[in-house]
Amino acid sequence: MAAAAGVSRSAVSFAFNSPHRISTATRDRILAAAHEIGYVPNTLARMLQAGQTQSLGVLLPQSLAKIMENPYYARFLMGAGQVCDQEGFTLLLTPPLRESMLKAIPYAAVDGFIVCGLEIDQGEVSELERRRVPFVLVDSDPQENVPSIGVDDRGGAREVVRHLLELGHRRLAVLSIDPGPEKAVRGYRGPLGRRLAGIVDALAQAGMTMADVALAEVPATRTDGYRATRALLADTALTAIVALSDILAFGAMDALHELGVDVPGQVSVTGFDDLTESAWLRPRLTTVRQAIATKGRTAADFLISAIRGEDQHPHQLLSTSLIVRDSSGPAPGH
Amino acid sequence: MAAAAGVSRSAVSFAFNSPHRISTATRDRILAAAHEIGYVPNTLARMLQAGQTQSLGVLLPQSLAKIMENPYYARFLMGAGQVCDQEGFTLLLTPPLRESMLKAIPYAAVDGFIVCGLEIDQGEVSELERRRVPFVLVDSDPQENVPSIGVDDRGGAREVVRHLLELGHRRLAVLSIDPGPEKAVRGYRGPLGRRLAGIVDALAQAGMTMADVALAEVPATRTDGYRATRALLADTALTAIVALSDILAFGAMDALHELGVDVPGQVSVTGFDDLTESAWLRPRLTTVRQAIATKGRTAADFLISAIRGEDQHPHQLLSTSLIVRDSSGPAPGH
DNA sequence: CTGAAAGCGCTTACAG
DNA sequence: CTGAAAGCGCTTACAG
Repeated sequence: MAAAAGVSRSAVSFAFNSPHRISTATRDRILAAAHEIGYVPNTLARMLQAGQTQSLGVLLPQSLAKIMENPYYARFLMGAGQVCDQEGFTLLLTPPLRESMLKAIPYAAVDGFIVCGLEIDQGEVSELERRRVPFVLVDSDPQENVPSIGVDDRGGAREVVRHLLELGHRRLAVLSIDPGPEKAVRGYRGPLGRRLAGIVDALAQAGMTMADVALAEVPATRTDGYRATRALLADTALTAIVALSDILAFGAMDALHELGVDVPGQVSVTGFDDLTESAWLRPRLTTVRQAIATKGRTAADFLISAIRGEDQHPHQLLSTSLIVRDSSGPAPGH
Repeated sequence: MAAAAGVSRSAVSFAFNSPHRISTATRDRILAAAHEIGYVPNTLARMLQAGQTQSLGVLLPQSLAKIMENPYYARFLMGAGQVCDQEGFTLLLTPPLRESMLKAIPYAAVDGFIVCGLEIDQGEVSELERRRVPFVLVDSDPQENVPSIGVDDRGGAREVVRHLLELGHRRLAVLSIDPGPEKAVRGYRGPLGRRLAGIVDALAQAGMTMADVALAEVPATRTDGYRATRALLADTALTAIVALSDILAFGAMDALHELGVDVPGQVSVTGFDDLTESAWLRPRLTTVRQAIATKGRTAADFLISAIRGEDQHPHQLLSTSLIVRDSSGPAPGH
């Protein structure tokens, strides 16, 4: 390129980056020549030289296909995206490579990582530390000296179960997410573990234990919620379903609707998350609100500050709150 | 690093990339030293050297926040993501930079671009060509010699309106998407233009024109669909609402439900897209299905083939089909 | 199996 | 205002 315009490489660079350090005439000549031969500065080379990419990585615990199917992530990415929009960052979605989040890290050219849903640390944290790239864990079990953002899952679950107990429900079913094979080895972890702990808390106050409630563990899709609910109703005379995510609650409502069971007259249903759709559902869903978009925003904010070298509070716990709508009511005969 | 291990730079590189070209002992020594001093090969430098990033860019027409709020894009990205998962690519979401898709291009270090919803080409195409980076336009008005993927919007719109006309509906309202200020200058373009053209086709066959139907143009959110429908019902005695997107149809149903209007007894409602949620809605939504995920998959497939230098068919038009469900029925008294 | 050298393309002090 | 040089970190023929 420099040759084509008959100038030095620096002149070319100045033409593109520092117009003031070069005469207008030369600049025009260079730009014209560039246009002529179709020259354009290489993005990667610029990034390498600048030592920054203007891009935030989102390290995801599942395949892109699964993530994009999940309204929870849509909302989380909306929040993170808001900050990126503002600050001129792009967002690199990085799913596991050959089942491993760790293996995906070296292929992401980004200025920082938002690490989503890391339940068992297989070295991801130390790999990130080794790279000296800023990062923040979202919804993981907090670790000493590792920046993280989470929500009060336990408190939320406690509150919603208490709400049902106060309404007189005693025959409860918990529609839970299948923790996968790891559970056997390590027990419940992450948000699921905390939510279950919250349920146990609430039950204890009523002199109950998990043995007193029905438990179904299924993958986290609407159809799974639907199927599990049908199975549950066939087995048990229950008066309330505590779904550990709104999506599962949607599926439960589908099943109840189809079977002609009145909600909340015969059976109450509660969710967890408060997705946008939950308020559109009929009956409108009683659920635990977590500020998903805020979580995304907070994560991106933290990261961008860290990238700029500003110090930030390393741990954040966002609150949850019970949103009582129309899908929960007094237990029949209460 | 090389110094720390007491070997040459190449030895280090071999240790990481070509284990077989180096003795196991040396390799172990190097890896140990690397671990010791926390060395890890720089991602950008590797990419620059390799001339590839293993990443696909998605050039988006709106802010990340708006994109992630839109179930249409969630589904599209799911499809594209599926292919990326399979091929080990990451996905870089690239929203406009300072309102411009063109300006965003130089900051995306990717092997190829999926260009979404480019309605008026402001030089994006020639910039992409200049960079000699593979790309494919999605849902744009097709251009000569530019790879593109689209769906038969016109045919779909024609079919759904014909469906309503056959059911005896004559008092129609079209719930359309606001084309923004560009419309005045250039007329309707892209998917919206094609859908409107399809409506005109169908009306013509019944001896009608756009002047015979009510038209509301609103932003593409559920709430906008809701509000517009309330306004429409206040003004007009209509028997059918043709929404140009499912999301708008959802909003219309919300309004109808709230006003106690029976669907489809008093008013029929149709959508466009066939989002997953449309089949869950009550009454289930009659709509035009476009294979959104397939579109995403096709785009990513095309791109990855192009990156690998395989030739591909440069234009693809996916079909649409009318899905008749429960939200459309005979016009009252027909 | 190893090391010196060139090169992936760029940017930015530095001296003229 | 311009040009030769060093450097951002890596990888890969090539000769030993």
